[in-house]
Formats: sequence, C-alpha cells, structure tokens
Amino acid sequence: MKIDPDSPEDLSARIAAAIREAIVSGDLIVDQRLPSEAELAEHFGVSRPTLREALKRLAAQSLIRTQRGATGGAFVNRLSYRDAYSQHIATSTLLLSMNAVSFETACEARFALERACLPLAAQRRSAEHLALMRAETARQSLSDLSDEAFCASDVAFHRALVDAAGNPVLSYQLAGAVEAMQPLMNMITFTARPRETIAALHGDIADALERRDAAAADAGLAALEAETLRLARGVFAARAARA
Amino acid sequence: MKIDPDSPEDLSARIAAAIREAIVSGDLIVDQRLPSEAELAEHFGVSRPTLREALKRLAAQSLIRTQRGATGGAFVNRLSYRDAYSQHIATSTLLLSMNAVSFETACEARFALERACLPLAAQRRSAEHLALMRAETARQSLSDLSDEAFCASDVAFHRALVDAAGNPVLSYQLAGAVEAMQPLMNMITFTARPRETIAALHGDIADALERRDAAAADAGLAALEAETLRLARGVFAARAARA
DNA sequence: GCCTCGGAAAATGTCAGACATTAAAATGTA
DNA sequence: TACATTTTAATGTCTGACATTTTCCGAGGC
Repeated sequence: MKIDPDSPEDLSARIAAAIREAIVSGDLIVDQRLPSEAELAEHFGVSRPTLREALKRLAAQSLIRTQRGATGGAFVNRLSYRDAYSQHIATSTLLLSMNAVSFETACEARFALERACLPLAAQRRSAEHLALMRAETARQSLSDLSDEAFCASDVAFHRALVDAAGNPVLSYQLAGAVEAMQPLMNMITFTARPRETIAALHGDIADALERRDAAAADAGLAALEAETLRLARGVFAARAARA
Repeated sequence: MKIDPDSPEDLSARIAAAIREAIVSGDLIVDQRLPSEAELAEHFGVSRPTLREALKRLAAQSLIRTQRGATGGAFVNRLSYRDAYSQHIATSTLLLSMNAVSFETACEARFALERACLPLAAQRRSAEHLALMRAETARQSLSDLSDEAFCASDVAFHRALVDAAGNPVLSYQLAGAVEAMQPLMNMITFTARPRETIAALHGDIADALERRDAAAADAGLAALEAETLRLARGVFAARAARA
C-alpha cells in the first residue's frame, strides 16, 4: 500500500485511495482486520487525525467497519446487497434531482428497464411476489390514501415486479431506476380517476404474470407508461398555464 | 441541522447524516457554501477534527467539494453523471466480487438490461455510435490482442450500444451492469475461434441497428448471450476437471 | 476445580491548540 | 492605471492528551 506522491488531492484522499485499491484488488480480503490507526499512520507517514479522515472516507462507502475495544479496529466490510441498494438509490435520487432530468427521460428509462424483467418475472414469479403486487394494487384503491402514500405503494408494486424476476443483480441494478422515480412521481397529484386507472393497469399486469404471459404483461406495462406520461404532461401543462 | 442525540453511531457519522439530510431535502442547494469548519464545529458542539471527519464522509460520496484559501470552504457539489457513473461502477464491481455471484446470474442481468435498450437504440442510434461499435468490433479481430484488451473492447462495444439509446438515465443505470461484468469476463480466456464468433455477432448487432431493425438486434443479442454462456460454462468445466 | 469480580491493556472516539499552506482581497507604490 | 506586496480567512496537517469501550487475565471466594 503506497500513496501517490504527486497527486493534487488531500493526504486523506490519497490514503483512502491506496487502501481502497488494496481492497478492490483482493490484497485485503473480507473481514480481515487492518492494522491499528497508529500503525497505519506510521506506515503512511501521517498523523492519526489525517489517517482517521481516510478511514472515514472508506466507511462512508461501506468498504470498512470499525469496532472499539481491545480486539477492535477497522475491518474490511463485505458489501451487502442491502448496503449497495441504499447507496445506489441515494445516488440515483440525487442525480435526478440535481440535474434537472425531465420526467419523460426518467420515465422512459424506468419502463424500459422494467420491461427487461418481464420475461424472467413471467417465468419465475412466486406466489409471494404475486400476493405483494395484489396487496399494493388493493391499497391503491383506498380512498383515504395521501398522494405520497399512493406513490410509495406504486413504487412497492414495481419493486415486487422487479424482484419477481428472481435475479438479485437485476433487482439491485433496477432499484435505482424504480426508487429514484418516487420524488418525481410525488410531484404529480393523483385524484380519484387516475388512481383507478393505474390500479386497474397494475391488476392487468399482475394477472398476466399469474398466467405467465410475458407478452400481455409487456402490453400492460406499455399502457401504464403511456398513462403515466399522459398524466404527468397534463399536470405540468396545467401548472405552467397557472403560472 | 440537528444531530440525532440517541443514535449509536459516531458523532462524525451523525453530523454527516444531518448535513446530508439538509442537502437531499434541498435545504442546502447546489454550489451553496457551507459555514466554515470552525462555525460548523461550534454549531454541532464538537471539535474541528470530528467535524472534519464528517465532511470527509460527505466528500467521499461526492456530496461536497472543498476549496482552500480566503474565499474557500465546503460547497454543495452538483452530482455529475460522471461522478455517479464511477461510484455506481465501483459499487457494482465490488458487490459482484464480494458476494460470489454466479456468472450466469450476472450475465442474465446484463443481457436482460441491454435488450431493454435495443428498441430505443434502433430508433435513435447516431452515426457516431455506429462508428464506435464498428471500431470496437474491428479491434476484436486483431490477433495480437491480450485477453484483457479483448474484454475491455467488448465492454466498450456494449457501452456504445447502451449509449445509442440516447437516454442518459438509462446509460447511468446500465453502467453498473455492463462495466461490472468485465472482471468476470476477464476470467475467461478467449482463443481465436470464440473471438471470431463474438466479433461476428457484434457485427450482426451493429448491422441490425444500422437498419434500425430492433427485432434483428434482439436476436443478435440473444445469440451473443447464448454464446457467452456456452463459452463460460466450457471454461469453468475445464477448470473444474483439471482441479 | 469453577465461578465471579476487578483491574490491565489495547483499541477507537474525542478534544484542544498550534502551525503550514493556499488563494483571494486589500493595500501600497511607481 | 498597473503591478507588486501584505493581509486575511479559510482548509490542511501535526502533536499530545484524555475518554470510552471491550477483551483478557488473574485473584479471590465458594
């Protein structure tokens, strides 16, 4: 582990990069304990605070975890799907909100990706996934649901659809697209009529998956995309006219 | 900005969470300057080193950047596609390498996602994207190419295919699936015959996109997936037999 | 012999204060 | 006005100390 001496970055950034490299390259393996902070500081020729800044950078990326006490220290963390999920969702959400991505672009990406899951989902969907989708569809018909809760339920339905494909890598990659849409969806107010329409389309998709009919599910998803886009355009046009 | 007093986490983690919350919620906006380290330390009632650990955590996630000098300080960073890309790729690569994901699972996810891009790519592909795909296909036929370089070219071809869909959100979400496959692909040795086969299939896909024929491109991608899987199984079986 | 209890030890977590370095702004001067 | 110099405000880094947590081991009592 050597730091790049002529990088313009901070010492802590360079040290973090060196340790990260050791982890990624397999030089440090999962659950292995790193040397103590004092030893690492000496190894890199820096003070303990500087070294600690480097360790915190790695901790922020879930690459290491720390334990206090006699046998404590910093350990290489096994990156779990759970951790990767939440990082990916947070990054995707920020990316959309900070870069003025149009609703159309985000919507197109989301539905394109979900359609990629349908053949697998039709083949592998379990009873549990179907039940989840049915439950969310039913919830969406409740009249006393807030707009936020409706959108959250929408996201939950789509997550179940993606998970039904039974491929954790696919679920992980899609999590960003599906979950990051929620803030955008929250900008749309769903009055009674659209809610019924959307819930009905969700029902159609669930029906198709129950019959293991990928083509029908694809048609349902296409209809849902068109409806979502139609709704969003209506809302945005009305908002623009009012302003 | 208030820290959660009864969280079991470090002070620096709680402070980072508080500031992150302020950024995500829009309380702090892009390019806005945060108070100086001394002021923030006083605000949260901690010392400067502790506060700096919190800032480094945020810097590791590209949420802030820092400048030295008189008018320097920490600024809310606009999360660029570029930054988000590299984070996503790094996380995806680690996730695959640390969780013993099977080649089949990763491969299935990758091709399922790429197929989602084809209809859009067929519709929107530019001459530049086609030229890129042709160039990589040509490179793959060179005889003096190392296995790593062949795999890198393979990734470049697929990246061009994804980018041809003309949707940056889609490109971002797929970057993880496409790039994270490279270490897995590198485990396979490509002798002359498979290289020809793969390059030919790449050529077929490029041809189909040039004709804006999504169905043919889909068939080409399906054939490529089957071939990749066949190859990988052969290599792994041979390796298992030898051991 | 076994169990409990209490320190010793080793590690991270936190603090205080100082100095080094950088870059912009203010100031002085030809 | 234009240029060089000084000031200033910020981050970057170091030193040393103390607080806290957790494990381990040994002493003492049953």
